[in-house]
Amino acid sequence: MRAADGKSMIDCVNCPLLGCPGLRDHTVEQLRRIREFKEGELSLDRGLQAFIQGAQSAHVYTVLSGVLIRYRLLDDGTRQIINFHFPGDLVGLQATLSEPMKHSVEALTDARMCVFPRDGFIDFIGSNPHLGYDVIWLAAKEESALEEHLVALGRRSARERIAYLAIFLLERGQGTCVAEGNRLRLSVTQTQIADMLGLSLVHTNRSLQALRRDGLIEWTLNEIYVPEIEAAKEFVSFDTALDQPRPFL
Amino acid sequence: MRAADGKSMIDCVNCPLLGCPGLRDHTVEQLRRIREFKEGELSLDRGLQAFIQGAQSAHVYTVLSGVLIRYRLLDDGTRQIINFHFPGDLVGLQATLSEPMKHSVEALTDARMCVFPRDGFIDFIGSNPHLGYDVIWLAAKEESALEEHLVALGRRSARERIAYLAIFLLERGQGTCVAEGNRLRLSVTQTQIADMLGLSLVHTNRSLQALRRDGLIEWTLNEIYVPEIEAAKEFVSFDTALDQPRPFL
DNA sequence: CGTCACCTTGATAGTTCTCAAGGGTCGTGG
DNA sequence: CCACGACCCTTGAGAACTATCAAGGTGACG
Repeated sequence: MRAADGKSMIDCVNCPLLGCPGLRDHTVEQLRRIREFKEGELSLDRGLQAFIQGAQSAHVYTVLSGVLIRYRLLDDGTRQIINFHFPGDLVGLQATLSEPMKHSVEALTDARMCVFPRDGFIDFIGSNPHLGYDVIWLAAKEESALEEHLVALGRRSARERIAYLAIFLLERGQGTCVAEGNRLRLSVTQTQIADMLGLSLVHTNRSLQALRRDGLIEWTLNEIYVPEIEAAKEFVSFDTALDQPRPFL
Repeated sequence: MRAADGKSMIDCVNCPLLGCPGLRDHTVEQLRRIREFKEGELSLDRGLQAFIQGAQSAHVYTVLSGVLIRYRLLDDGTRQIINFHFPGDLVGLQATLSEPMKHSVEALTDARMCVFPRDGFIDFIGSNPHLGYDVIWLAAKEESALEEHLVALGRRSARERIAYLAIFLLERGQGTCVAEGNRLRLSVTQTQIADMLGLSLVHTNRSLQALRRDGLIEWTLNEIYVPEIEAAKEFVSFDTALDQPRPFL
């Protein structure tokens, strides 16, 4: 089996995400079923798009490696970043077959995705109710993340939002073996932070400096570093409900 | 069969939501399966809660009639309303079995819910993959609504947010036979609007007055009225992607 | 060396929040 | 019947936060 770019395709039974502490392992039997369902792989260079707003797609993806953002472009030229996607996340379930995508998905780092046929879903979950339940669980988790973002945008100040986002990303990175300790090497521009949190670029910049001065968050172009996670969580009253391992396809 | 309050329970085959234009009908066979899965009914007086933040629940609900809000209470005493629920919506799927709820759900009007056992889900979708897919579809739709709210909070001014919410509620009401024409009789306080949109009560009040002056939205305690929907949609650049009928349980 | 993408700073304007106070309606109990 | 509390809406004034406009700085790269 070969992926689109010619590299050999990873067999789900040897999925590199197995064993990652934030992700829940499958039985070998389930892995075989996922392998049957998997159609191929897609590798994206940083900056490229997996979905384009307005288009339709016959596929659903899963993140095998890398980090991506999902965003909506508005009429007035601004954009709202909706969420970040880490390994194991299911991307693109938001639309039904006949509906055009309402957002774009872009790779923040070089990324690799597993490709599944959108219209095979019903059969897939029919023959694997446990995996079907996992998909529901993932959708619920994604929704839950959006809830947190809503709370951040609705009830928190600029500095709190930024600190919240830093912790959120760090924790997602930790759970998916992308971050080490308090440090997440990930290239996020201040413009992207602003577009995610509903802030202007200038104010984002000043808030970042304030957070750095206070020793709470050090967020540079290439790295997010939180010196004392507990203090930072306290600052944003981050709900530290210990997440259960996520299922993934 | 009797519901918890002694009234006779509605048979899914005669579900009053069948035929509602925004909802997709099921085959009789599917209705029978839903009936088997349905555990009972719950009726809630206005102001009562279906879920309480921090508690666990063995049930998942579906809205049979009425309107509810889902919200999160924060440490500092404020709250963020996450979404409104209309007939046909699936409520409470956000948590897995073992996780406590991260939000409360409260009836905005007298409401009636169908009750399903949370731990019967896997079997249910296993024997009814189409219905399982419907559940995924509903979860994706809910997520899609949260995305819209995020865009509103992130990128729009106070007045635009309020107008957006009015249109959102009106459209949901229209699709579920709760609204007639441009008018939705629903009791929403200004405090609730503020808690949904991340605004202060005072500013919400002033923005409402401005919208009324401009003839865009007339939103009183008991009714939302949008004189000219197209003009209002224009004002908020409301994405009027025609929704497909929603599946429901 | 010029361009591009990103970050930084200053000054000013605008939006939104907070505090404070008052008014309307409704149901309840004296 | 009236007083009272509860809940909701309204208005004014000042403060705080955030946006906008404008300009300059850095580093990578062809």
